[in-house]
Amino acid sequence: MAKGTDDTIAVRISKALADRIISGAIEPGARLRQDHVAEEFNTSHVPVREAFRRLEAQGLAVSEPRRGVRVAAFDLGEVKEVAEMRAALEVLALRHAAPHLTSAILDRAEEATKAGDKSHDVRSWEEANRAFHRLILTPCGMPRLLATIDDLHAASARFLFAAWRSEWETRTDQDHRAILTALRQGNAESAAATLGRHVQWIGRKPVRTASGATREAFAIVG
Amino acid sequence: MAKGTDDTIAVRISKALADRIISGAIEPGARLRQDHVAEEFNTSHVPVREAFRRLEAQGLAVSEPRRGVRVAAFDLGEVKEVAEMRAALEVLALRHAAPHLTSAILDRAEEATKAGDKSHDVRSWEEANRAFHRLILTPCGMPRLLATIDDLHAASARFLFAAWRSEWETRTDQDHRAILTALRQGNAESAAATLGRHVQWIGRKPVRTASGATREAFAIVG
DNA sequence: AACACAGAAATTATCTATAATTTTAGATCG
DNA sequence: CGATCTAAAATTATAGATAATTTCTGTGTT
Repeated sequence: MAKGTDDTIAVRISKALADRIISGAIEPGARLRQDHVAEEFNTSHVPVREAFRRLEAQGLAVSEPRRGVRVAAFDLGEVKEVAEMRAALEVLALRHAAPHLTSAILDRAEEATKAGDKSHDVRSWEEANRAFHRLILTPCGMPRLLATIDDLHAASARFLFAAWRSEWETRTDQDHRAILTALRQGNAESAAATLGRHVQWIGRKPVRTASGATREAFAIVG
Repeated sequence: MAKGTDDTIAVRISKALADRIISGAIEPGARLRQDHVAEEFNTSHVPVREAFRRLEAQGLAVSEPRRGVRVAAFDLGEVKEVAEMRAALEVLALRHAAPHLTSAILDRAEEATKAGDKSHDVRSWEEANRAFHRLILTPCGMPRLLATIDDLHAASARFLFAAWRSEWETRTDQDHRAILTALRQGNAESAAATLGRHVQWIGRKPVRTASGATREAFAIVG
């Protein structure tokens, strides 16, 4: 991950915090105190406040005037919401990207799929998965659409890590392969349809809570 | 428009600037200088910088590190992009909203349509149009989706005002009526299909530029 | 006239200080 | 014992000052 040494401090802080929120290092609902963050990053709180605004825009944090900002909470409803938005927007992006996809790009997407299938932990699986989606969608050349999709992927990753914090079993991604096959055959509509279904598939898994009880965890696995 | 007197200064400034950008009072590409804005609003530049971050998130401004922020430029490509995103997302929202639509809501949406048909200027037409869309979509109960759609509507309004700054001829919105009829009959799919087409209709109109030449202006009219 | 350059002016980004508000904790009262 | 009030502590929001960078402008050079 590029450290972006020429970025402004506010950007660096927002990236670092986004990483923690996504990985689950900071709990949903936890308060983010500007002075504490400022001290940790050896800055004043001014850039910290700007970083907070960025996180807010990404939907990773929520702020109430005069009452500070906290890590955004989420529930099954929001997981579903993000899944549906991704389905709608990624399908749109793929339709526009399809005419510009070269076999070189599709080969790289296949590499990403293989890397995902080989992953033994959530983190590397997520990275490979995101690479796959980004590869086949970027050629749509619609920057606003891609930026929105990126934010949704960040949310997806958060849900994923929350549910599958540690355990992960390797699995072969048939959907990705079906999408690639359709694209290679020039059948964009079929690829788009599969993609739309793919990102709406919500995995469920029982997890043990801190109190010892088991509840069900949900996440987008695509 | 609620002035939000309990808002933080940054929010007030971002709303005021958003208004100007959308209405075209500030030109695309124009620089926003933090000290000037701060002076105008009688504040320091700290809240101004936060306001800039908000505008950036909405896609109304773009910023380059150390080089300031400018009003986002746009072209036909972006108009199309926003139209397609709106189509995809509003269709999604309507599908979820449909089961929760009451005849009271639909009546209010019809009022909004009538108000739009009677409008003699772009500004009031846009307001009525936005009210219509908001009324039939809000019951979907998906906050993230609605927030994204709101930002897209802001962009749409900007395109619209840029093209139809002064002249506006009243027109009867058949699409809105067809959508309402379908919804009243419980035919959500048909309503969604019409809505999807509706927001992708891009109006074209010749406008005279400052130099006297005529170019074509484009905007989403739905 | 076009170009490059140096210095000045303007502007952004950050820091330190202060004011306003909220949260916390302890004490008091029913 | 719980609820409510109050004062202290913590925290957010804004202001004012400073450092760093960019942009502008005029001048000299080819």
